[in-house]
Amino acid sequence: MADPLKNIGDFASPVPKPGGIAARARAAVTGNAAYLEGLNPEQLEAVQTLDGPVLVLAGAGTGKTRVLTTRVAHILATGRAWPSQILAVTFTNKAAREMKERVERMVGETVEGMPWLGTFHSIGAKILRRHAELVGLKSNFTILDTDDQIRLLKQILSAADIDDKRWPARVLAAIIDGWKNRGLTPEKVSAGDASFADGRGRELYAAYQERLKTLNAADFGDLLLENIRLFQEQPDVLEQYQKRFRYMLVDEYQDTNVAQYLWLRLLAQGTRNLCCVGDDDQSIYGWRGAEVDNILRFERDFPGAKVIRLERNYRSTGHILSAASHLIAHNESRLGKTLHTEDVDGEKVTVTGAWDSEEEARDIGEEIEQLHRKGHKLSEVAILVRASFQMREFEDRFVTLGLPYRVIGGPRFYERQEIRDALAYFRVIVQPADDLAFERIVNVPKRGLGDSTLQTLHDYARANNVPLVDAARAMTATEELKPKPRGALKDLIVSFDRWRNQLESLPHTELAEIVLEESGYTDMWQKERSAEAAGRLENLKELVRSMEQFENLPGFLEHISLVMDAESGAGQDAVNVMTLHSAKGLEFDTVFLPGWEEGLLPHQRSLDEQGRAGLEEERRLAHVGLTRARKRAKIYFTSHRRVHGLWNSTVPSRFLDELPEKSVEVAEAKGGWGQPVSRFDRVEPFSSTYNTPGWQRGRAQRGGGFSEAPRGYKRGPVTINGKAIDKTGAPHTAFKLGERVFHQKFGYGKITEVDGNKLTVNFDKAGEKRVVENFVERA
DNA sequence: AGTCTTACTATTTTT
DNA sequence: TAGTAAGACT
Repeated sequence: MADPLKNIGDFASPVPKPGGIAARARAAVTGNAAYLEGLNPEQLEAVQTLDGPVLVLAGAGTGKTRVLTTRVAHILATGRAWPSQILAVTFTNKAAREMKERVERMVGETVEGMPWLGTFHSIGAKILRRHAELVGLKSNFTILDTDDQIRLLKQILSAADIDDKRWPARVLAAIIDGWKNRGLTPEKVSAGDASFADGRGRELYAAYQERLKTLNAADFGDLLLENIRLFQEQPDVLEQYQKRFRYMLVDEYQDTNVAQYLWLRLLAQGTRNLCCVGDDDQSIYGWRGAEVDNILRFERDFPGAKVIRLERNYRSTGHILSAASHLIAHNESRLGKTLHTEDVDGEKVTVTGAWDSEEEARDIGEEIEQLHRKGHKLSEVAILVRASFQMREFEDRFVTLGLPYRVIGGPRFYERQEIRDALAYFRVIVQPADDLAFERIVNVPKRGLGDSTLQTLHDYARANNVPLVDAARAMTATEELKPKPRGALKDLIVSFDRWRNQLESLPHTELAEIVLEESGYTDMWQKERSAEAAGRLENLKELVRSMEQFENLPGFLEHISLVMDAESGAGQDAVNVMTLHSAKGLEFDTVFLPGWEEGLLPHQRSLDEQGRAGLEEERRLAHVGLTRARKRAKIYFTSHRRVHGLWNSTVPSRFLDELPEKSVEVAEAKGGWGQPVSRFDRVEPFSSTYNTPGWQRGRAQRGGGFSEAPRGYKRGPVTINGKAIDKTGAPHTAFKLGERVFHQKFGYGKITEVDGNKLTVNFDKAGEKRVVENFVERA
C-alpha cells in the first residue's frame, strides 16, 4: 500500500538556498524584476504588500489571477519563504491547477511544485491524514462523496426507525452539510434544533459521525471540520502549521463558508501574513454556505488589514462595464468598487424581447450564425442561462441549425454510475472495511445476492461489530445462507482476496482491467447492447487510462475523490452553453443572456427563501453574466414561458430597469411581429405590448425605486420583496367546465377539465393545453 | 427478478 | 410536461 504521506512537504530547511533565485531576489528588491513588469500601481501594491493581512478586492476582469500568481512568485523570488512554506488555497481544482502552472512558468524550473497549493478540501485532507489518529481516524481513511453519504444516512434513518418518506435522507444530508459548513460539530448544534424529524436531527448527526469513524471515513465537510477540531484540541499541531505557513493566500474569498473562515483564522494567528483575494460582487454561492459576510467583515476580523482595490478592468468595453456597474450599484451589502476601462465604448448592450423561449432561441441562433458568417469563432460565443432547463431550447435549435455547441457543467465523469461502480471495486480492494463500497457492488453484476442475503450480512456485522466483508467471510463458513448465495458470496470473497494479493505484484492499471474483467462487470455492459452501454464501456477504458498518471491504486483513489474533473470536449469550435454559475471566471467575446424575467432572474425561489439577500445574490449573478463579455452582451427576455409544463405570462426582470439607458439599446426580435413565425395567430401583436418595452415604462412610473417588482402587469406571479401577490392559489375566478375562455398566447378555447387552479382548455387554434387559470379570462 | 404503475418534483454545484 | 424513484405486481 502506498504511503499517503508521501507528498507532504518536509518541515525542515527554512533558509532558501542561493542560485538563480537570489539574482531575481536582488532584482525584485529594487523593484525591477521582470515578473513585475506591466503591473498597474494597484496590482503592484497588492503583490508587494507582503506583511500582515491584506484584502485584495478584485473586480471582474481586473487581473486577479495575475496578482495572485505574481505575489507567490514575488515571495519566492525575494527569498521570503520556500515553496513549502506558502499556503495557497482555491476552491476548485481547475483554479489550483492554473495557479500552479502560472507560478511555475513565472518562477522557472528551479522551484519544485508547491506542496500546499490546492483546494481547501485537498489541503484539509492532507493535514488530516498526517494526524488522523488524533481525531479517531486512520491515515488511510476513505473520502465519501454525496452519494455514499446519502446511502449511509438512509441506513441510519432506518436504524433509528424514522420514516424516510417523511424525512428523506437527502434532506438530512443537506442539513448536516449546512451544519458542517458553519463549523458545527454535533455537540455544538443547538439541542432545540427541530429542523429534522421532530428535533432528532442532532442525534442522527451524532450517529452518522460515529458511523463514519467506524467506517474509517470522512465526508467532504469533515475534511475541514476535523481540521478545525484538530487545531483546537491539539495546540502543538496548530502551532506546527502556523510556523510552517509563512505566507497564506486565498482565492475567491467571497466564497468561503464559516468553517473555511475558522480554519484560515486559526492558521493566520501565526504570522498574520494572510492575503485574501476576492470580489464581493461575485459572491453567488450563498446557497451552499458561502458567507459574503466573511469578505465584508475582513477589516474587523484582521485589524490593521490593508485593503487594496483593483478597479481597472482589462476585459470589457465601456458600455458593457457601465451596464454591469450600474446594475450592481443597486446592491446594498457591498464594499463598493468602481470599475473603469480605457477601452472604447464599443457596442451597446442590447435588450431584446421575444414572444416565448422558442423565439428567443431562434433569434439567438440566427445572431450566432450571423456572427459566424462574419468570421467570429463559435468558441468565443457563450449562452449563459439561470437554470439548466433553459438549455434545452437552445440545444434543440442548434441541432436543427447544425450549429456545433457544447454544454458545460452537468454530470461529472466520476459521478457516472459505471465509474462509481468500478471505483467501489477498487475501494474494497484497498480498504476491505469500506462497507459502502462493498454494498454497492456485491450484487453488481447480478450474483443472486439480494436484499435478504444482505440483511443477514448486516445483522451479523452489526452483532459482531465487524465490517461487512468479514461478516461475509464468516457466513460462508456456516450453514446459515442458502447454498446458492453462499457459493456466490464465497466466489466474490475469493476474488477479492486474489486481487488484493496482486496489488503489490501487478501494475495498478493492469490490476484494474483484471478486476473489471474477472468480476464480470465489463461483461454486464457488453451484454446490454445499447448505445448507452457502449458509452459506459468507453468511460471505463477512459478511467483505466486516467489511472496511468498515478503511482498506485490508493494514490489514484485519493485523487479521484478530490481532484478528478473531466476536461471534456474543449478545442472544438463550438458555442458554449452553461449556467451563470459555471461561467464565473470565464470570458467570451460575445455573451447571450436569455431569460431575464421576474421569477427566473431573479429566481423566484431565491426571493422566497432569502428575501432581500436572495435578490442581491441574484443581482450579482446578473452582474457576473454581464462581466463575462468582452465585446458584446445581448440580453433577452420573453413574455411567455412554460414552467413545469404550464404556460405562464412573464414580466421582464427588474434588473433591466437598473441598466443605464445610455449603454443599452433596445433591439427587436428578428423573428418579431408581422412574420408568420408562430403556429398560432397572435391575438395581441407583440409590438403593441412591448414597442415601448415594459421595463422602460416601469422605470418611468416608478422613479428609480429598485426593490419593487415592475408594476402595471395584471398577470403573472408578480412579487414584491419576495412576497408573492396574486399567487395562483385562491380561486378568485371559479371557471366552469365548458366555459369559453381567452388566453393571451393561445387565443380562444373551451374548458375541458378543471383541476384546482389548473385548467385544461381546448383552444380553437392551438389545441389542448394545460394552463393556470390566472392566465385566461372569460371570453 | 424484471416490468409496470404511480407519485412526486421541478435553481444554482464544488469538493 | 417530463423525468425519476419507489412500490406493486406478475
